[in-house]
Amino acid sequence: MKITTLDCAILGLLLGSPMTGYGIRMIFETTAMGNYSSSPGSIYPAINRLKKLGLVNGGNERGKPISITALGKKEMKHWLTETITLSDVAKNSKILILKFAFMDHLVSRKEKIRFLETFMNLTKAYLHSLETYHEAEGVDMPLHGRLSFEYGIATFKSQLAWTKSTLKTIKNEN
Amino acid sequence: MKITTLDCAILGLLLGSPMTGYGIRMIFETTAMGNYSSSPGSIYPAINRLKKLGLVNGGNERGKPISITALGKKEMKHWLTETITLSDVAKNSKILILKFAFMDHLVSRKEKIRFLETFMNLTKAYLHSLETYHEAEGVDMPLHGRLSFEYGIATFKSQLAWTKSTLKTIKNEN
DNA sequence: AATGTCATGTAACTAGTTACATGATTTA
DNA sequence: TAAATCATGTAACTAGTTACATGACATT
Repeated sequence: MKITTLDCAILGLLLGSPMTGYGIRMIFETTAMGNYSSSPGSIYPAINRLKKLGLVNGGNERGKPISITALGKKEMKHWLTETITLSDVAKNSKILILKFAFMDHLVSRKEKIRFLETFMNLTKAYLHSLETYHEAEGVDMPLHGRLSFEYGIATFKSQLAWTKSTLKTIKNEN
Repeated sequence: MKITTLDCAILGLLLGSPMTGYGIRMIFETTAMGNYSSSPGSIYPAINRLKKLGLVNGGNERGKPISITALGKKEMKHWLTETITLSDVAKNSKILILKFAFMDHLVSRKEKIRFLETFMNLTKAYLHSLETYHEAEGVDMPLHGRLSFEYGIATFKSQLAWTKSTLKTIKNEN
């Protein structure tokens, strides 16, 4: 069963509460959520895909909300807890944050902590490799190349700080 | 003439020096550059598109490097200097950084400064809207939603800091 | 009655991915 | 000479975008 990020974003929203396709579109359009397209040409085909896979149901009449099924929740839980890799951290941080946002009720505290710890360690490792490269080659790089590279370093530093503070928050959660 | 980001990434690399398609692929594969796919199925069709448009030439024999043409440089300059929008800043910062990385020789210092100032001001505006929302709704948001939102705030804060310091660097450049 | 918003859909197009195929050149 | 690397390509598939079409319902 192959599922796209858009599919997961939709499932994640439905985890909160059932809603119509139009409702989903409006969330994509008006909030910072995921920066997915709100065009009907992407949302409705995705919903129908998910229906066919049995991950959502409902919405058979006009205006009736769509709900996530038990199978959908299972699939979602799998997606949320699958092992994250260095490459995810290096080029897909946004998706990891989306995952974290959806973890609320579906995932145990232990798994949340595991997720954040892996996220933190991989961020640390990647940041370290960037800094090592910067130290070795920085002076020889063209100015704009170097400055852009430093943007990356700053971004991952801030990401590392977030994982640390969030880990603390989750650990202290009662 | 419609051009994709991948096309621009390729043109940007060729701005540095002519290289083979394989060379381009290796850069995409081994460096942090742009996080574009290095698969032959994306690079070679893109190169052929660019050839057809007259933006690159060469590479007619196996192993011969491909170069950017004068028209290619013109197109690139247009891409680099087109007005950036709030939506670019909100969801496409990576592309803006890619642009900045390629500006080195093609764009005047004045235009670089204009770019960075716009980038900075839009980042400031977007960050402000995030913070306003956070202040108003933060307490009512589900924990994970709020923490994810705070990731966004941290990211844009770090981005703002980068634009400020980079603007200073470019202004002081002799 | 007209406008706006809620609501869903599809057809044509575009671009990227995966996977395969091919062959030249270099190096061990 | 075998293996690795350099080098280019294509076919089938997937998914997303744009743009259009439709109609119900609520408001003014």
